[in-house]
Amino acid sequence: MRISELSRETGVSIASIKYYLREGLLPAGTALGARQSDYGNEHVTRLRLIRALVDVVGLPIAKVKRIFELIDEPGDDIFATLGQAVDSLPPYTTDGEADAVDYPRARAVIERLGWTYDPRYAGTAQLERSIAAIDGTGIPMSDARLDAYASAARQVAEFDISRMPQADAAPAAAIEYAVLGTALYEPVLVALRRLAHQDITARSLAGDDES
Amino acid sequence: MRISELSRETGVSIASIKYYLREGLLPAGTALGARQSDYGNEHVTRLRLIRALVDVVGLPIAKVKRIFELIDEPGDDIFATLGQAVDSLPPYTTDGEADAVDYPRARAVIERLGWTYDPRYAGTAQLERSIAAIDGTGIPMSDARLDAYASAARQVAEFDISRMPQADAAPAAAIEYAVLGTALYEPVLVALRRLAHQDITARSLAGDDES
DNA sequence: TGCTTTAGATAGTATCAGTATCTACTATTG
DNA sequence: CAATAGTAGATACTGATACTATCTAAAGCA
Repeated sequence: MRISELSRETGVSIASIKYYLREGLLPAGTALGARQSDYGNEHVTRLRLIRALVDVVGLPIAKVKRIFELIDEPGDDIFATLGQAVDSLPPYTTDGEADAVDYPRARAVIERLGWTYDPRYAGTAQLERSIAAIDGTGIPMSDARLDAYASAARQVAEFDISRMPQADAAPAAAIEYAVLGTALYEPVLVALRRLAHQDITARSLAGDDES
Repeated sequence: MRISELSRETGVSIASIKYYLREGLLPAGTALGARQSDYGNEHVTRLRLIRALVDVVGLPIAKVKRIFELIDEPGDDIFATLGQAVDSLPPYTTDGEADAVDYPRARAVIERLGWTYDPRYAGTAQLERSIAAIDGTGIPMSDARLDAYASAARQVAEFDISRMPQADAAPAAAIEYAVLGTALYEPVLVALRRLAHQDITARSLAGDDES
């Protein structure tokens, strides 16, 4: 497939495709000569993935590149690779240093839940940051709320893991599922929460009318 | 409080505070003279809110401004105001026109759940967009998954609504809770999902070791 | 043969979110 | 009371990001 077809197929402009090639987000096609390359179905998929991560998840190009690098060359340690991938997802914590950091708000929640508290998990810093950001804004963040959210989050996570490709049988597929699933399913979950708000509110208004 | 104190209190630079004042995100302080203004606690709260929405939720300044406008001057129709606020949250759908649009993937889900399908809800377009973005990327999006996510989302939403200030008694507080709660609690929910992934995976690895 | 397309390089643009500087003061401090 | 620091408001500048546009030299196709 030529670059013009790839562009038509995906709706991404040729200029943007060239930009993604330059930035290393999209692998080069197989060269057919000095002035032509052949692009395959994997380029179509990859481009759709780029658009999904950029437009829907809202990731900057550099983070998208990092994620593809982790997918294309995962280390031996799937667990560590996934951790690094989650680190590429917002909200960015950008610490980098500091070995002995502690995340008190996150720790309190995690320990109350009986989950594994580990300050090295990217998610731990993200939870801390999310809770800390709410402090001082006048928006309440009670333990009861955290428990309710955690229980729902765990249900979703149980489902996610149950559908994950076997890590020992297909490590590349498992990494890809874990990394992309973490990022791409999030907007679905939050959209459903917003719709549930609407539905519940609409029902209660309808109930008021009837009574 | 002078601007330098406000800056020290919140950790936001004076230059940035002035920028927010210019952009209308932060109301002006009460003028004490031509060269001095007095800022109060509401400015501290507002600044923390701006940083939370910008840094953690990832909203652009213009959307933050829109949200404050809705909070500060909500219309009579709380339901409509909330809808407009949700429209200011990513993923942005940017249609604007088109009366008779239909969102087939979202509709299928919502009708299967027995929720109220309404293409005018911002969340409907957001759900459509989120699901559509996953199509063609090789990441699976089954009905079973959508059902699992919806059930979890509904649990969270039920909790949210149960803690919402009474709309008829305190409409301003209800709007603020709904708008900010929708935005600010989302990062908490997704962070908890990521941590649950880690915890479940860590447990299963530990289980493998023992066996 | 002439029009279109392409790879690869380089330069330009639009937007965003601040920063920096300047003026003309006012407030505080030694 | 003089020097220093701080301030409001205006304007200009900056750096990052994500493209877009243009150009060159060569194929491809009709």
